[in-house]
Amino acid sequence: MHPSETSSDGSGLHERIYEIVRQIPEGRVATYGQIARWAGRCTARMAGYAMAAVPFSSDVPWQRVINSKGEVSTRSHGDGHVEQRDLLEAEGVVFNARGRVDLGQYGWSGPGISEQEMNDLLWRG
DNA sequence: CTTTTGACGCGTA
DNA sequence: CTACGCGCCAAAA
Repeated sequence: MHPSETSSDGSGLHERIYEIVRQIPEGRVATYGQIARWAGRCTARMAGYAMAAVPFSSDVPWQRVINSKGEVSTRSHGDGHVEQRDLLEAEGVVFNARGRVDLGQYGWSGPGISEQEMNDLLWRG
């Protein structure tokens, strides 16, 4: 464990959020607001801040978290958002001409629901 | 202890 | 569609 990432070993809000993000299936995305809601006592902004604090070598699929508009959020410093989109496309997530994702199609329904049921929901509308 | 720093969301005009 | 403001609060320095 790197000294820079020794904090938050289980009792922090960030860790809670990471636990949720870890459950997002490959090829799917979730919004900051959804993450916050599922994490409990957390706001969308908190989720965003938590994502900003994700260590480089982490098993948290941070790329699957986007904003409510279905677009990859541009951050203040760095060009990670470019990599984020690239990683998502590599997972099969399709962006439209405006660089947005159809949340109705790729949006994750949240923890506790199986892929099978998710698929069923998509088919039945 | 205090201060700084943010990957957001939503209502309103 | 764009622009603007405000609410919200943890974690690191």
